[in-house]
Amino acid sequence: MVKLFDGINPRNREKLEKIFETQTLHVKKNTSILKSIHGDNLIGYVLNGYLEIIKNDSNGNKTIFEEIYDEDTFNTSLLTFNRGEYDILAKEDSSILLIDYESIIEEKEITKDYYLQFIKNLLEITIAKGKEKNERIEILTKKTIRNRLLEYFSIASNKHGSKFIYLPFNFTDLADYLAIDRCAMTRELKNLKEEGFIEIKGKRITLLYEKYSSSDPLINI
Amino acid sequence: MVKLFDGINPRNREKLEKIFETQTLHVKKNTSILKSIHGDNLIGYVLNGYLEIIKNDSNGNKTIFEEIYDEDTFNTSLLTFNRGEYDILAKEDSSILLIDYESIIEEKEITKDYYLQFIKNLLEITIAKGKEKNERIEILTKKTIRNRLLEYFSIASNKHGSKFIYLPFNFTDLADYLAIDRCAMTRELKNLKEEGFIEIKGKRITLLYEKYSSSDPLINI
DNA sequence: TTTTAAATGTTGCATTTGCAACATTTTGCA
DNA sequence: TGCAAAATGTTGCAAATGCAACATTTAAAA
Repeated sequence: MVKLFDGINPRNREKLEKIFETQTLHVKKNTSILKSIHGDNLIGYVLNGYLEIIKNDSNGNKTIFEEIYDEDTFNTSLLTFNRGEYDILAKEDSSILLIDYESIIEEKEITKDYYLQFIKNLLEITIAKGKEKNERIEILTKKTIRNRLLEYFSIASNKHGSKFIYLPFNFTDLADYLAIDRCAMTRELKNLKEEGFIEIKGKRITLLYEKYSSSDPLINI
Repeated sequence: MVKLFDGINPRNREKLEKIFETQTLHVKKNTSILKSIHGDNLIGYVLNGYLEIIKNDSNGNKTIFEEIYDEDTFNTSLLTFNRGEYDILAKEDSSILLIDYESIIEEKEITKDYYLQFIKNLLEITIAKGKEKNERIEILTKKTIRNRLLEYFSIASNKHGSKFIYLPFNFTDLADYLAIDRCAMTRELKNLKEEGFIEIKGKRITLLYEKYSSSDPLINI
């Protein structure tokens, strides 16, 4: 995926960081960065570390909204912070560059190509995030646990063109991502195993069926 | 919401349309525009009319992915077209300007301010769409019909700062949007009415409770 | 290493929900 | 205006699923 400063040399990157309103945060593992954030419309760029944007609703359900690794970008305006249910947690010691979004957009002076490049990068990243969101919506509109799992497998499998899927998180978090009860998910995974649809070894899932929906031939690697 | 050509005068808009690879489509009500689209990475701009991006999955469930009105913008790359489940339907006679996305991004020559403005507009629009997707994800991660409805009401109510909600679509489509069975939804709406939570008159829903989640005081208008 | 916490596995059960199969009402169109 | 189609309302029932309450395994931290 495109990175925020792709195609911009260090000197120009420095210039941009001076033009924009920025702030650099250093946070310890397992702490929230919310209290250090001022303003609700910030672009965050993870210099190093690993963040999770999670949501705890009033029913006690946790959902992982985004996972943000090294050099990845997030946008706090996408969250409805005022609802008080979101949190951004550092899962490792992390450094984060925060840029005020308005100061990016309202800049009129410079028509330098590196500024244009920056805006284009931000656009590319935002589109890519939109695709991920669409994928999750595709999954969540499925009504049964089985169909959510199969849709998830299908998308993951198509991405890498392989019948092997390596889960990017543990099963507890997978259940959160699919918005289903973890125990019920385990039950259904067992069914899928027993019916010969899948094989599970740790975080590697092997798809044993040829295709899931009508249109998706699985490539056999 | 920002429009694609906001802040760009007609002369410069024309210049842009010449620089980019564009195509103008005219489609009749209730026809698909997919067959007229060539390329899978297009920015669509509705000159006039009204479109719906829908998805029919293999289980026969329909989902409305996006509603695109006059002067609104959509991005075909956000859809996984190869899965053959998506369609873009004109719900009215419509005219659509299609712009090849690559031809937008790869343009290097012009550093004109109207080009920058265009990219910024596209960024703003993409971010706004991302917010809408997040809202839907928030709703779809709720596990019960009741909680999905209440979350939907809460978001709609907060948007306008009012306890009155005017549904932007009919109840059948609302059920699709919430990814629940229409009959079950009707049943639950009846329950909510009988328990005194809401009042329904046509497409206007009145919230009779003060707040839904812990953090959201409803403004009383 | 030991201890503590987190993740995973399992199962019974009450509840919710999707589904089917209708009746009724509203809307759009010829 | 009248007719067909779409939208809405209703209900019984089987199936799916969330939940609680555990045991067991694995991972992290002290």
